[in-house]
Amino acid sequence: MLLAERQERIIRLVKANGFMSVLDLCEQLGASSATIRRDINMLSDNGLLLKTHGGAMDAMRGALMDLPVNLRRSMNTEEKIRIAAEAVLRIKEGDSIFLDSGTTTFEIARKLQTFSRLTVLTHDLSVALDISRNTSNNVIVMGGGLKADTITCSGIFTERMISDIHVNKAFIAVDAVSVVHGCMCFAVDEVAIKRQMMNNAMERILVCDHTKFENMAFVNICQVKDFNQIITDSGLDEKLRREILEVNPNLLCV
Amino acid sequence: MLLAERQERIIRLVKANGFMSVLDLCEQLGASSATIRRDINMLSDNGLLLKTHGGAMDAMRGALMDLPVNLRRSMNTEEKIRIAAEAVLRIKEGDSIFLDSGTTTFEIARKLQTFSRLTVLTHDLSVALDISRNTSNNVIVMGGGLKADTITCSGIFTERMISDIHVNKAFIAVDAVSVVHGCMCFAVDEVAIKRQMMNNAMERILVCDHTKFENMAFVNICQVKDFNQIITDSGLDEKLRREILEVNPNLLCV
DNA sequence: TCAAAAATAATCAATATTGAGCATGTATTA
DNA sequence: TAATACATGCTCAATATTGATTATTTTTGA
Repeated sequence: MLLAERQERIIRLVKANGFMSVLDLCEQLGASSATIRRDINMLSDNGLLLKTHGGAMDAMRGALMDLPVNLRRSMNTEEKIRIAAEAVLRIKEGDSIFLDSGTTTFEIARKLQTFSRLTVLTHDLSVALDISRNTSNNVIVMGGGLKADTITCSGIFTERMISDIHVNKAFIAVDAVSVVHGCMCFAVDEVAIKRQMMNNAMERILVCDHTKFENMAFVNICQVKDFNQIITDSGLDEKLRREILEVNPNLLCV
Repeated sequence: MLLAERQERIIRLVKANGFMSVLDLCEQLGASSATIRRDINMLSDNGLLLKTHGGAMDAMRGALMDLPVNLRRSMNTEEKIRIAAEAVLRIKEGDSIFLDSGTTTFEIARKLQTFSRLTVLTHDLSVALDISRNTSNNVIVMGGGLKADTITCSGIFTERMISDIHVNKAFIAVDAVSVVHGCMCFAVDEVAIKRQMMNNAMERILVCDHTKFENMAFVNICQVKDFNQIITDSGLDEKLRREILEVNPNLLCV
């Protein structure tokens, strides 16, 4: 078997199964473990898959979800907290705000204790409950079909409810930002919600850590220029920062 | 199994179930407790999940952890569980049901694990989260203004959303039942919700323990005869039981 | 409050994986 | 044909992972 053919089959197998151990690949492809390892190293160098101890895993899987610690840098919690701190500065007592679902917006929620007369609207139950429990702000849950994994509401009920509400500010989170392709997310049903929230807000603020930039996701939400403000952390590549500034000058790296 | 694969599956299991014990994870993944613990520690260090005594919990759900506990501290739990068991007998696979807020309806929620194709609509987030976490039934949150003490939604948004939905059965809880004055509750904004739910259900089932009878509350909801079925516990006074039977023969004491 | 039970952390030996160096085989080119 | 480059497989020392055992800590229930 040719090298190219073998490597292609490795990628296919890894993609199909999510994970493949070196031993399994040896068996499937009739090659020695040394060869398979060399292949995995090469493919990993080119970013076609992720090398793990004992085998390889689909690179996309890495991008899609929270994955194993070895391969992925941490969850960037500190960055998210810094971003949230900066975002909260834009809120003033009496505001009504949309708070999107996600870990960064959750950090924003946790910083609302200094306020008491906000009206916070969200479809993320974690966010809603945290604010309701720890602050005296008014919380409105945008109901709908409840997704078990993310504890968020979505679907036509959610969309319709959002469409009836107009707020000062919307804090939006996305899964990926590209200068060329704009903002994207993985969950299809989240797209309509994010768009609707942006539509019905006077000011639109994007909050996302630097790892989201130049990633890709499935579905397009909007253009980078559609936001009044973009808040990210300081881990952003200088070249990338300039490119983003060209399409949206309101970029803030904290 | 690869380390990366195992850790990814741990994250998934924890996210899907809210919580996973070390032992359950051992069983599911075929690894020793030492290994599972090591994995949990790694994932916890990176903020991908929350380590707890006995297992691991979804990081985002940390805030919601003691919700069910609060509720379970209530009174007459055994009676409520018996009432719930009887109520669940009226549910059949495929039904769409309104589940009112309250401790008795919460016990109903906990008994829905035997079903998988229900559509459960509720404005009580404890109920919604419990069903979503422990079953594969479809849960729809009827959103609106969130009340911190009861963790329920109410207000015009909730009422409007309910008015758009029609179901097979509605399980209603009340604070007081009087033969003369009918059913009552303390919270004014709950009245409209309960009425709306009853209006839009083909079958109306009242669930309440015996302590609610011949009590009084602030606001009237409906008449005793408006229910197709009343389920209560056996602690009901015999004289009272006869009086109620006169206005509504579909009384069941379990 | 205290003691029993359960869960955890630390340690260690057994096992598995890895990368590097080297030998072999094969295709390509001068 | 000989020289070369390249792919492959093998061995082995270094490293990483794992499960068992132990002591320690935490939780539970009287």
